[in-house]
Amino acid sequence: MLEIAVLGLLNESPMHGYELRKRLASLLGAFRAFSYGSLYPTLRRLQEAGWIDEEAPLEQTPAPSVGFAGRSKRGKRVYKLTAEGKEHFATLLAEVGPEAYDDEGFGTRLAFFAQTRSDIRLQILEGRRQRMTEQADGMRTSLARTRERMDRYTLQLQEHGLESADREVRWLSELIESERTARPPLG
Amino acid sequence: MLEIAVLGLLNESPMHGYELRKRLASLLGAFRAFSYGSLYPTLRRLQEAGWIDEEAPLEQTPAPSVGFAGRSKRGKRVYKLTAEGKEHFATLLAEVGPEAYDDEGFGTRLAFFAQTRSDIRLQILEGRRQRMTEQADGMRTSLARTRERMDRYTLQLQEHGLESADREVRWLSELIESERTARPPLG
DNA sequence: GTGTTGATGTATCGTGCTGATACATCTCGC
DNA sequence: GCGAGATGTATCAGCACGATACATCAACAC
Repeated sequence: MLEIAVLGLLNESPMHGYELRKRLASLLGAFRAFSYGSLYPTLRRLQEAGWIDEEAPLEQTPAPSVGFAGRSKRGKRVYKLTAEGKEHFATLLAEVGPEAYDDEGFGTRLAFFAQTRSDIRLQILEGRRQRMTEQADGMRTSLARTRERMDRYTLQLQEHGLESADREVRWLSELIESERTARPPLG
Repeated sequence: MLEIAVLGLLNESPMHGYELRKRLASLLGAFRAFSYGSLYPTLRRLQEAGWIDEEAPLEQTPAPSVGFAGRSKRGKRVYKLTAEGKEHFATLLAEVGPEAYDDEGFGTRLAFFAQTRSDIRLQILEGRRQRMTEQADGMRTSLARTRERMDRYTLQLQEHGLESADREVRWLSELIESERTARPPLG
């Protein structure tokens, strides 16, 4: 999952690890953070696979001035997508696995929806809604079965979880709806 | 975190792994699942530490009747808390670390609030609210700064995340409020 | 000038969790 | 008697986290 996120960000512009992590955190927001402990190994893996590449450190930029980011002093490693990387990223965006429906996977996929084909978008949104609906129903059932046996706090926890799931289902329905009206299915 | 959950459930009644996992899933609801890949190693770890113990398999229970769970046929491992385990669990419930404020840790702690001291309950609820407030504020700021640069989908993702965080803050505030009125702080 | 703080930046390690997989037994309906 | 599905224990590769370490750089203070 980090793979697609990293490729997606580098597809917009070259970056180094630190910046990548910051953009990742603000892009995915609540959905995920990703620590360096997974980011750096991923960068190495992607580099070995040939999807990304390190920009030359260009020994000394005697560039004088203020506010200009032409640097890359010692130790700075700037990564960019290779041609194969771009291709690979496009392939990843065009396929949908079950991992696109869990919290983390869905957040990542949604973050790159602008570059995703609209039929794939719809498929992901509907798959996610399906999953969240099942989750909500499961919680509703379990809640109905065990409501009287639960203490106040457990009940609160469950109800909050259920409401969150229901809210997400409604949100997804809106997204699906506007996705459909924007591109009616050739009917 | 699994540790406290397992101890808490076994504190209610002895159980085997499979049942433990099911109760775990329904107890924590959306907050967490826990797979066998972590459950069984945890059980072993807890057993080695002496917090839990295996009930004797008692070769054959010729117990006749219906609905009685006196079994334990071949291969069934029923675990129960030891005296040290009960003590350890009480200690765990009485202390609050930073891990009690993230999604998983908070869900687990809340699930055993009924057995937690009320001052500790309040501390956990307030710590969680603090964290969620910070998260929400961070998202609001980042949203305000980058709103125009974002595409429709990223914006949707961020706004949904923000609303969820705000909702949780409100929910926590209600819990804190009712916690305070139920047990006014000796004032 | 020099010291200190905080942001930037790369990197590793131990620990823990997931998802997949394997396998064995028990229960119930057909 | 037999297959299906729930019950039940267990392991493994891969991934991610949180802590930690360390180095550079800008800013501002004394």
